[in-house]
Amino acid sequence: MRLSADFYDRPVLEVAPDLLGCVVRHGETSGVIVETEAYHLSEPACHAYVGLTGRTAPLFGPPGRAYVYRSYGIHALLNAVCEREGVGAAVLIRALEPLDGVELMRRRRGAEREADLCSGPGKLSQALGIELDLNDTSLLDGPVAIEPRHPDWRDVRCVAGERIGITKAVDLEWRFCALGSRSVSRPWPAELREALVSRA
DNA sequence: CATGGGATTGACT
DNA sequence: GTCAATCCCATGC
Repeated sequence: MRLSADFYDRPVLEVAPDLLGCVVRHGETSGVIVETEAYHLSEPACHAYVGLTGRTAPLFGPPGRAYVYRSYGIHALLNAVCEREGVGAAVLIRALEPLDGVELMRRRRGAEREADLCSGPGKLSQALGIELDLNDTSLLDGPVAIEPRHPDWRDVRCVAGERIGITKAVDLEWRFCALGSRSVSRPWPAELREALVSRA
């Protein structure tokens, strides 16, 4: 079972935190989403800010599709397109807790520790075998699936903070992390850092 | 057609 | 903390 088109056809600031605890699946591998960021055409950090171009076309397409693009010439970053067709908005999936296919993830990543497999947007794409050929494919019936919240994550608590690695609109707190997860990418928001320290 | 800028990561000081 | 690797595409001449 997958999230429906209606789930994505909402304000991106609602979808981004709601995706925490949901499951991304590609082939034999899957993981629970523990970190997301929202992007909207109204702010300059969003690729859609420049308008409709060949690159940004998927962002302006119907909700429930994947926007995958290359970052820094090396990494593929996975986004879920949101809001109605014609509105450029998406949620960047930034980190997962590995669920299925952990051994395959280890081979693809060349890393041992589970916390190192999907703790970043480039890492999770590599671990799940997601590349640019999956850009503009459907999350509703395509090769990449996003499933509703995992039972173990029903009561996941959300910590908001500033987005990472951008130079524009840096003050917007549009990054959302699952409280208590060690698979969140660095730097950890202060509230999450305190929670993890006190637990140790 | 040349240039420049990244929604990053891992290695290194 | 610094830095380079390396691809795609938007922009401007």
